[in-house]
Amino acid sequence: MDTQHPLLASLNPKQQQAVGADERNMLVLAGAGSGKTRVLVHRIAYLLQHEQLSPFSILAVTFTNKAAAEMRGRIEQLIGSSTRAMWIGTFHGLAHRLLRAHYLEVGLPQSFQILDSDDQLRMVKRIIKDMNLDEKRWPPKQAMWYINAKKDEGLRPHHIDGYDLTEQTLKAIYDAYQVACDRAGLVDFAELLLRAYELLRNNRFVREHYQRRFRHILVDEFQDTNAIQYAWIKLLSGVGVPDVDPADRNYVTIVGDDDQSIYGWRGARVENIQQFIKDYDDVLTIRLEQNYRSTDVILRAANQVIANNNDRLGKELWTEADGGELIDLYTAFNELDEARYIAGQIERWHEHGNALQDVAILYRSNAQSRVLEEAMLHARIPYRIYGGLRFFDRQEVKDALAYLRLISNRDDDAAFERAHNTPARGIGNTTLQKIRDHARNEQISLWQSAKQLIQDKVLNGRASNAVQAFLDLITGLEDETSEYSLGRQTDTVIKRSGLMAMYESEKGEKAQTRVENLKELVSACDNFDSFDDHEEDLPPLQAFLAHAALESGETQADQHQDAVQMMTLHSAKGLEFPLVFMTGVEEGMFPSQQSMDEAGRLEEERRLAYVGMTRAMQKLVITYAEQRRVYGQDMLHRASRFIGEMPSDALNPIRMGRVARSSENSQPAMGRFHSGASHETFQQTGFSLGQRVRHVKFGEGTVLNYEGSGPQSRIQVNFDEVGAKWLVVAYARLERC
DNA sequence: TAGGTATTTATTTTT
DNA sequence: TAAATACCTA
Repeated sequence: MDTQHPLLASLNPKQQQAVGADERNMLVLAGAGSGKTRVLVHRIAYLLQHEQLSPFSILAVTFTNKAAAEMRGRIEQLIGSSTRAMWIGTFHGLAHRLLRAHYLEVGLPQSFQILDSDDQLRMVKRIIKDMNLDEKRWPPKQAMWYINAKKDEGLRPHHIDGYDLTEQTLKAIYDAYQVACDRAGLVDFAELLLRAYELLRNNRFVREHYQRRFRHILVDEFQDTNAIQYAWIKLLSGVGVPDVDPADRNYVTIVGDDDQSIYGWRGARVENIQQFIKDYDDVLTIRLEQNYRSTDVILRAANQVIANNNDRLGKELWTEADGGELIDLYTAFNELDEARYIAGQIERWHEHGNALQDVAILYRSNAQSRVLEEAMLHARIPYRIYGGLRFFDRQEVKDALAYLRLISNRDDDAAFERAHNTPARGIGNTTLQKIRDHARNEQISLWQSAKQLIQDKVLNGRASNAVQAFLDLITGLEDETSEYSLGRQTDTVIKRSGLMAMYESEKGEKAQTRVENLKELVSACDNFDSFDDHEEDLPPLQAFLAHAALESGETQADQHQDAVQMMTLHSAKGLEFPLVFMTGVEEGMFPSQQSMDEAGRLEEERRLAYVGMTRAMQKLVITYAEQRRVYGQDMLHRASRFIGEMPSDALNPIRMGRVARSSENSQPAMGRFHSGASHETFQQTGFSLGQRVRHVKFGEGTVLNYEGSGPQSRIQVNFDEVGAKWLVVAYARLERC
């Protein structure tokens, strides 16, 4: 290997090995912070420059649009020319592209639309109602989950033999749902993948075309692939396809980290990594273990935690930098104390001249963000929460898109359901139900059904007029705006449909943001360039609608402001921050209660802990609360087992909020939480502050604090053996010493 | 059909 | 606890 090649010179030996390898199948096990994207990007550049490959022969697949965009950008930067000829995108984006190009072969109308999860749920709900099934017994969410799970496994209704009633019914719902989608020209996310897979499997001509084209297929985050994605890659690479000459197979490079597999619950199969080694010839495995992100202390702790998992492919992160600050471990009284401590620490960090945007607060579940948010608000620390409602998921935006979808495809029943009476135009439930029933009987779309009912004079005069007016509105809008630019078209649609007027007439701050979002949608249309989306063959409106469904639109709150980043551990994957707070690290929270029943799930939680810890560059702070309000009930919590799995010499335990108080007005720990309770109430319990008590399990301790009154009152005791605990007086059976 | 009340339920998320 | 949803009434 020519290590003097300019593309290799800046890489470490393992990275060089991966980037400069001959054309072959490859597995790159890339640990957190080991320069994974760098390797991927350099590898592609190397193939182009050194192996003289045509950019047309490269297919690079990611999971998120963000990752795809980043890859594209970095390759362009590296090779100094356009990446237009390469297929770089998400699984869903690429599948979509295939379906658009081959809509005839897969039996879709040219104007097919993508159904997002919200639309899909509505659709499933509708089906269940139409089938006269009890929604209690057959929750739409679960039916949807079932459908998606089956599709992710590559199964159609006829593949399923429903032995018991449950499976039979779910299968029937799946079947009816699919019929409805097909009729309306609607494709859900899982369907994109499944249809694209079936296209390649059933159509030899199409498959061979792409097989000939993509000599190199590179897949990022391979541990997150599901069954259908794996099968899709296999087809494209010609592996396991009967009549493909082994010499005609394509090279596949997969990059992933089994230790960062945290999406098993949504169908991801880590096993695909091992399966890859079995299915593909002569796979070169390279481990990237040198970490360029975190301190040695953090890596040591993370390594030791993840070592508790079984069946790992094996990997240990190391760094050239040694030392680093110890990991602070703060034991809070409760979640309020935890939040206050974090706020205090962030204030100190900020006072030392550090940026707030370099700080991340991570939590296991979204519900935990509230208390943390309040503490930030209280301390006047600006923050930004990841993962709220995305732009294209907003109600008003979806309303507007429904009109655009109907203009583009009249048979889009989901759009019809949404638009027909928003704003109210006198098409009530009764009328709509007639339209639905007729549509179902005649196997036609709602639009066609509505037309027929008017023609056959089935509807009464008023209803008929209302429906006709709606049909005319859509047809008129299409005629009027067909020559308009996308922005002007959308602007006209929003105004003429009455949507804008409807939201403008509503009062309150909420309505105002809705109006603003509608305006924002118009400028999104103005700025939209289908060229950027590699959908240049599509009519602009179609391309935009696909864009809206596939690119949720970043949750962007003032990105320019210097703010603390708050997010779940899951959404932190792939990110890094100089200072990271990992919060709520308690048994029952993290690992979550639900994950403690099934064996495999606990290991996934541990990987989540590993992901969380390895986000930190300079300093990691782990916090947990001994008492926490969960679903309105106070729970006593123990420290997470993951804390016990860390090397104790990497931890700096902080108890009783001593550090927290350094930045607050130094109120004594005692009495901080009992402002509401009177002393008499407390005395009624028979205990007083500072008194020595004995507990059956925890042994002897000193009464520190109390809270509440009557049978609900709680008492905090600092036990000699096990530290401070909150106990419900009524149940604790404390004895005076 | 809006709005009020009772009831239920409670990870993690991208596309 | 609180949010979402279902159910019901004016």
